[in-house]
Amino acid sequence: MVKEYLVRKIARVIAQIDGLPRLSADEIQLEHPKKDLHGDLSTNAAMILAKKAGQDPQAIAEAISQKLKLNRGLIKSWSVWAPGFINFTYGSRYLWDQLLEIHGQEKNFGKSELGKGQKVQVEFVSANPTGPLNVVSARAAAVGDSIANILQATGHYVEREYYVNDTGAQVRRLAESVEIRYRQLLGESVELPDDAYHGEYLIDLARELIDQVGIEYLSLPPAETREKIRHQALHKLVTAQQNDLKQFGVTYDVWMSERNLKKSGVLEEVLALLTEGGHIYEREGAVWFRSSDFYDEEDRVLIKEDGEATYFLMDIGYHKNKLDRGFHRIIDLWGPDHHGYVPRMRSAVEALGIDASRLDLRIIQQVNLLRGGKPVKMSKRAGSIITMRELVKEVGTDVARFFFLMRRLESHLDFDMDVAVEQSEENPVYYVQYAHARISSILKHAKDQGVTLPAIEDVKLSLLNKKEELDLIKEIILLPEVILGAARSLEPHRLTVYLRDVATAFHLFYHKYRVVTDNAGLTAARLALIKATQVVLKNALKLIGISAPTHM
RNA sequence: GGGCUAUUAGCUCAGCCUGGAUAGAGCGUUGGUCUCCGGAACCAAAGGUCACAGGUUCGAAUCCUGUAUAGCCCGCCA
Repeated sequence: MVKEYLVRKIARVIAQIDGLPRLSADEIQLEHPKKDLHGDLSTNAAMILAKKAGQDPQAIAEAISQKLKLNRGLIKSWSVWAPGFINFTYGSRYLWDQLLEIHGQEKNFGKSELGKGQKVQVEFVSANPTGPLNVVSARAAAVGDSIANILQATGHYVEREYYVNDTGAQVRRLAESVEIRYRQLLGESVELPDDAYHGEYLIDLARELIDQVGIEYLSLPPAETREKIRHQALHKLVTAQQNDLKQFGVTYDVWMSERNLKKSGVLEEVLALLTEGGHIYEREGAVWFRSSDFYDEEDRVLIKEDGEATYFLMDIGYHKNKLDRGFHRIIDLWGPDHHGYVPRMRSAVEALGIDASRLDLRIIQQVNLLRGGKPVKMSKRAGSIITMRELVKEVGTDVARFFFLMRRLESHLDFDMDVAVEQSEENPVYYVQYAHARISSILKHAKDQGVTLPAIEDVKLSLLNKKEELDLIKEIILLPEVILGAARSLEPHRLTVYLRDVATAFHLFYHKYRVVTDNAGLTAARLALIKATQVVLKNALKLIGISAPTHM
């Protein structure tokens, strides 16, 4: 790439100038300036040197600039700007060559080998199986799935995992709630306790149960009834979650059962390891982990006074299990209510003798759901939630995913359902998809005129020399570095920002010039240009799980 | 009381990691573009003390400290 080439050249020139400290390739930064005026690439190397050498930055920039000898096909020109920038402008030949590159790689354009040999796991959503998925889970699903896609595109081996909390108090409470609904439907006068799950969906679930087994469960021993109901309720709810996610375009490689994990003996193993390492003590009848020896502010209980394991111990076991599965790195996407758990989890991993940097915990901030500007209070117990299914039904998968991915993870997100529905016509996702569809339409139009794109080697790309044409090329060739940046930072929202820029550059070109003209050579070159644009749009959309329609 | 996150245009947000040039989009507002491959488009204008106050720096939306405001968390629940 031209960036590496430039960095190499600049470093070499700096080394040749007396009285200047050397700069490593990492220290020489090349940015894409915001203003056209400042060229296509810019470096502030002279200003960094000025600081180190105590000299005038502009003079240093001049010295570097004069000594530089560059391939004019790659870099057409360069100049020094106050207070010490050196700005470079691409040579057209470089841009045309990049266009060839896109045509050559097609659906592989943008991919890289950054993570070659790296095995990564992404765990996300992992909502309790006590009800339907809500909009917060939808955000996590959109983000997690896109991160996984992006990591795959950068050469990582990726597994998506969902952790099913299918054991513990909440599941007992779930089974109890369903059983009461079951009995109520069959005419028994039983009251639902305050701490049970009150959602309507459990009544539906109980009704399904009756359809299946009738009144059979009334006559079984209580423990057996409870167990059967627990099992069936979990199965139905997990299946429903799977279907919701699938409809949202998200499928997992592994659905990990907490219950099975518990049976595997991993808790005992963890306890033994921690005891061995001297990280455990007893106090007031409970077993404590010295997390304050690491990153946490206080120690945490692993085994309660009543002899039961805490959720935390279970979670340590789960992370031990994940790390033992050979992943170089595991990424967890957690909700904001879990931020307090980050220090203790990192502590635990380190106490187990595992490099804590292999564990990447990311917090996805909350979604405040609004309707007509008013907040919707969501409580699973009270049953007043807006589900992921309703969201998808109202605004569609593409709109929902794009919307969630326009913000970065840390931003709290206000999602107004009414506005989302009203503005769906104006939604930026359509802007991007429209560009893709329009290109399809032009290609079809060309075909109808009997014009097809010749083999790319036979196209005279040098006919593309108008500003809008070159600007469009400059935009679409950014895809690989945008994907790299998104992968390094785990920030899928960079793709949505980029997609809009590409669409804008395309529309700009489209409005200024016709693609299909009487000039066969020019037509071919422009067809090649828009085809490459379409490839870029499609590849980027695919990474964030959004469709690339050929017509709308 | 402690912690996490946020605060950028009327609204919704990028930009912050890695300091740099006149702080960018979309929506909304106002005005304009259509003999033409898709108007779900394009152009232009108005709109900003980057919450506030200090600090570091040649240079701060960006780094540091403090303050304010908002949301969330602070259990031998999961």
